[in-house]
Amino acid sequence: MQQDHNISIIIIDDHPLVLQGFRYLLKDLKGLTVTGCFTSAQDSLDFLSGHDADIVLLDINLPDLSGIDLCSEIKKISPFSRIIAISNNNERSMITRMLQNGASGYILKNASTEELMHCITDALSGKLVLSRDVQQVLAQPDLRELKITPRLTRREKEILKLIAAGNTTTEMADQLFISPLTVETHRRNLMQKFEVSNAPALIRIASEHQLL
Amino acid sequence: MQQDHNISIIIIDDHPLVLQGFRYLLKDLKGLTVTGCFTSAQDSLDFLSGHDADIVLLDINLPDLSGIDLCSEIKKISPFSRIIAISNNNERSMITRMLQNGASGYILKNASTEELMHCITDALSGKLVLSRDVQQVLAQPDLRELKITPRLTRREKEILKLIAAGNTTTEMADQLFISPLTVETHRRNLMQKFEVSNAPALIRIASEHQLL
DNA sequence: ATTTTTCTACTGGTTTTCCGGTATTTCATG
DNA sequence: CATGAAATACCGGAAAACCAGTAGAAAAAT
Repeated sequence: MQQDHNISIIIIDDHPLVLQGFRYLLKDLKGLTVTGCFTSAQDSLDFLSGHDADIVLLDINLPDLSGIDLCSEIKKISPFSRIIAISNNNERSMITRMLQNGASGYILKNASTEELMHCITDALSGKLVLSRDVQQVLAQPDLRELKITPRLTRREKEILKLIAAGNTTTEMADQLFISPLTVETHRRNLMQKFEVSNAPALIRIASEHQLL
Repeated sequence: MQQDHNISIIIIDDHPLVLQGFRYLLKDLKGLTVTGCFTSAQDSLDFLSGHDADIVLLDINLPDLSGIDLCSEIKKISPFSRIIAISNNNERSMITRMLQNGASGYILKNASTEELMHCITDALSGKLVLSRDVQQVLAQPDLRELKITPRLTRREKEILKLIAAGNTTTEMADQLFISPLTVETHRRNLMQKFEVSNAPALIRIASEHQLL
């Protein structure tokens, strides 16, 4: 499929400028068509549920959905798309999480145009593509980020934020229309997942993992 | 000078993509020429010491020099240039400082292309241009910057970190060789200073203020 | 259709935090 | 030396969190 002469690309980025930049760069490449440009996660998902794309260029800092979540959503809808993450964020955790969630590449926005083009053509041939800076980040192991972020359920994320906002168990129960006992269970599970023994430590580690 | 039919623009941005995007957008505008594109502050200053530019589109997140400093440098070398700041940063302090340092406009990167074009043409006619989002930020007094970080004593900072690390009152007391009752007092004072009613909220706000 | 995960809810008890005061000692600075 | 800020410490009681376990219903995934 990817070996055909008409390769489709979609671009997702909430910055119109970057969108334009990509379009401009790609328009002269033979056998390659930009079939969609989107400035929000939802728009792109709507499109992909009706069409296919060979390559998805994905800015991970979208307003409506985190790049990580969007990545796995896209893979669900359109599993053969190759996703290349485009980001300013060169944190190891972000990079690895994107790759874990199905991305085929990760390049920083300040990569040179040549590098970008190179990555796109490489991705078409099935390689895992990483821009130079990203490779450097991955090369040297980061001590801090060996601790992986546990996977949280929707409800747990919700409770986590409410705890961080200073709510008590009963307050949360009232807001969510569930029993206080249930809220306590969720909190307990959260603390277990993060291997901490009280709420302050929970909030601390959650904020380190940028889950608030 | 600005009223001539040949208006020169230079663009400074360390993201080649954005650079391309601007070029693409501007190339069809009559009477307007992009005379330079630079990915570092130094390059642009070198250029401007030999040439003039009517408009400078300036990304304020450059690797080698802060946008604020570069802005005043440019104004020294080329005082009649109109500088439009292009940024992801919508913090009030950043915006006002750029304007104080001689910028004629400030737009966010996620502005629509139409908005961008509008701003550029407006700037040519001498207006102060601000993108919609920026206007909103300036319109309403900043919430974050009203709540100043309370001044903490040495001991309070110490206790704060120990709480964040998951210690209970008695554990902290043991480590610091003081009475648990004293620890409780410190915690109480911390919560009072930050105007929160429990420890999780305390840790949350402390981490926002980067005190951990 | 069946397994797994998530959300829900409970019992019963222990520990810790939170609240409202008050009060003494220490130490630096005017 | 006086004044104020910081650190120390206390009481009593109410509220909330924490622990260990169980378990059914709903939703999602296979």
